[in-house]
Amino acid sequence: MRSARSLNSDRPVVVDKREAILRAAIRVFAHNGYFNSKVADIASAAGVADGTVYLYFKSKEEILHSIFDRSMEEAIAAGKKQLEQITDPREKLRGIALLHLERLGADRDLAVVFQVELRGSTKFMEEFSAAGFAEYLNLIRSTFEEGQRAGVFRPELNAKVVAKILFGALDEMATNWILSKRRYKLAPMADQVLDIFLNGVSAK
Amino acid sequence: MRSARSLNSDRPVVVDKREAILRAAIRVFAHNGYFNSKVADIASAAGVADGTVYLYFKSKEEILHSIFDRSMEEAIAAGKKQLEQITDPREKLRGIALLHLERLGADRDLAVVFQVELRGSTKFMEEFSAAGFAEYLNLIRSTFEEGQRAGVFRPELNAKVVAKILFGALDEMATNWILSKRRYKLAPMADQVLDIFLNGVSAK
DNA sequence: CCTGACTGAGTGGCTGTTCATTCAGCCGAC
DNA sequence: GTCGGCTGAATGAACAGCCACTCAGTCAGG
Repeated sequence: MRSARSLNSDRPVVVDKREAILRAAIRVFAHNGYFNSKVADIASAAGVADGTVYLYFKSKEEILHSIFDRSMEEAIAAGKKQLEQITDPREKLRGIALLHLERLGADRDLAVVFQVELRGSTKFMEEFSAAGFAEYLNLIRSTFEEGQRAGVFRPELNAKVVAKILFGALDEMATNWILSKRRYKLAPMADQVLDIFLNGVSAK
Repeated sequence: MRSARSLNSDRPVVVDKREAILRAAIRVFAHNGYFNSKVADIASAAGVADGTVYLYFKSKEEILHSIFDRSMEEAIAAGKKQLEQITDPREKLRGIALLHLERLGADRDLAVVFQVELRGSTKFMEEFSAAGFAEYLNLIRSTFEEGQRAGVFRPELNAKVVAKILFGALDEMATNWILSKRRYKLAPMADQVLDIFLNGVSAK
């Protein structure tokens, strides 16, 4: 029942099923790894037939792409929106870091896909990196540069390198959290990272 | 010729050919990704027949394991050895960082395998992480703790977290270097990272 | 001759993708 | 109101290509 209307759109638009497949794929990829996951596994986890997957996605690879695109878009939008509310560059960076770890910490399966599966091939890395990661790094970098202009951060530092350092540190927190058997909250790590980081890059 | 001894091991151990296969595998994995690499590709890159690969390795997966084990062992040994020559904990960390980036910077293919291919599945990550990465992180951590006891580093910091931050930052330098189209020297980045890092964690 | 390292064509299992078929719901004709 | 034709989403069995791994045979060195 209730499979949303065909309103007037040209598309099938049963959003339910596309969503179900994406969610199932995140779960399956997270548990078995992208290359070890069968399309049939995703289909059955989503409660649809094998063939149905191909009504919504061109290929297995496109599913992975879609997961990345959607999540990254959301994350960057949320990040930018949050930045508008803050003026102090130091607090901006803290906000970015917190959001970063909160998002990953909120969905372990998605985090696994991001931290582990998406890294699994240079080909993916290059494609994805071009698109999303670069934009994210730029967000950090330009925030830092803003702080440099404001005299808050050491002016002689290379902003590009600084951005990579912060990103790398956060990324490692996330990866470690995924692999760790111990269960702890990921988001609070942001403060520890920023303590050291800000201490290292602040002027004076 | 010179196919070194069989020492006393149970294995065939003709080091020449084993080496050739390992080197070829690094090259092939780096270019195509582990899952897209065919054993036949590795064999032909090594100049041996498909079947020969199985005289030296139980499976394709074991090849990847061997690459990791050998490289990690070497790296940790080199690291420990170097540490003996230094006393200042700050310089010890600088030495570790430099060695880290020098090693990866010296062999791009190996770096790709380490930064990209080895991350490609949680299963691998968990196995490998348990073995090598953990030991490496511990090396950083205990060096840092040494510095804390010596009063060089802020005593209130959690050494485990600090180790992850440094490792994460270096790791990101390496990953970025691999994906970047621009060709630059990797090792010098160590100094930039350490500048900020030491500044952030030093006492007073 | 033997030994055993080496070969490479063949095989078996697997899995991404296709497509002939089903069937639920819609709608115009009566 | 209801019948029958129509549509297209959904299905899942079958296909086709791929590739890790095996093994019967080759051959060089002793």
